[in-house]
Amino acid sequence: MPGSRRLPSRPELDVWRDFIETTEALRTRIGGRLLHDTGLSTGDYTVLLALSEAPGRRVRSSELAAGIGWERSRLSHHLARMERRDLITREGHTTDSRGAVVVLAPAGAAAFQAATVPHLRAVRELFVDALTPAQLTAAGEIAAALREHLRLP
Amino acid sequence: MPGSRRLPSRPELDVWRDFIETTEALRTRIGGRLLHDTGLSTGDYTVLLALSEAPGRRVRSSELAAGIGWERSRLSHHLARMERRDLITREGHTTDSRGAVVVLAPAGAAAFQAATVPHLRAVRELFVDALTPAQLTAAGEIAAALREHLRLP
DNA sequence: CTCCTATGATTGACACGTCAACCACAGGGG
DNA sequence: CCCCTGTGGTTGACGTGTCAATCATAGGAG
Repeated sequence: MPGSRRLPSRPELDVWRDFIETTEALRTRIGGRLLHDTGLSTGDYTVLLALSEAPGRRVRSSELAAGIGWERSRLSHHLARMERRDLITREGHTTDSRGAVVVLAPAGAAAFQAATVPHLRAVRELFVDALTPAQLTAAGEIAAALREHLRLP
Repeated sequence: MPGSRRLPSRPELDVWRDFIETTEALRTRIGGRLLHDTGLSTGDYTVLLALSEAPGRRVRSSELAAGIGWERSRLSHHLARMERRDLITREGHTTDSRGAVVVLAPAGAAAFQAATVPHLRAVRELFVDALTPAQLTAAGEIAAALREHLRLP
């Protein structure tokens, strides 16, 4: 069909650019605030959140990667940096000697604890408060539609 | 007022996470496609687009940075990489000897020319086609509201 | 038991972004 | 004319992300 080769119209392209630039700016703004206020990057926060919710505050590396939707390589690099800062430690898996287990370190737990309220407050201030309830709902639906279209889990 | 310290509710937080993760995935998907299909990153594309629209296909560096909303440092690093690949060249400014002028090189013009249709097609397929017309409109309004709230230009 | 393949995880190379430091010059006071 | 402050631009250090290569081991076919 000819429609399959159609290019976006001017207004469609404007929405695209505005949408992608604004979400990018929002991400960097909230990430910057988190880093500035707490010393944690959003990556750190994501990892620490997953760890702090895990039973025993320990998770197998591959499960952690799957849980937060990261590639193993990315996680491995990030964990190396976090280990250097004593936020986490790594242990070998007891039964599967290929496996690595990530353990939440005391400093990591403390940093996460201290970061959560400021971060949630920033999310409310910069995202939730910017939108009307209807817009918030629409944002959820748009995300769902995009996600579906991208065939994301 | 007490409301100023309120944290996001569960559903609000779910929307936030879904929204931010999905837009991130969308960006990397479209960026990855562009890079794979044309050898240009989204940063390259942004710079080349601005350059190809400029009179004489040349722009003063600081104006380019302002035009695409980048920090000067970021642009400087990126231009260095693009110059290495012969996509652009840099010349001194004629009257203000502090200034640098970025010039679109033939290879850059050709690469941009070749990239534009595939990229716009990807935008249509992965973004425009994923949304109903009403959702597209809503996306524009959400972006505008967020942008306003962030006090972006 | 012995291969053979698949999986878990790490590493190296490189692109990208931010921050802070830096250098050079423009554009005025004095 | 000389200094002094502000602006344009680059650089270095470092955190981050992707890709491809690598390595060790698990787990099953034979």
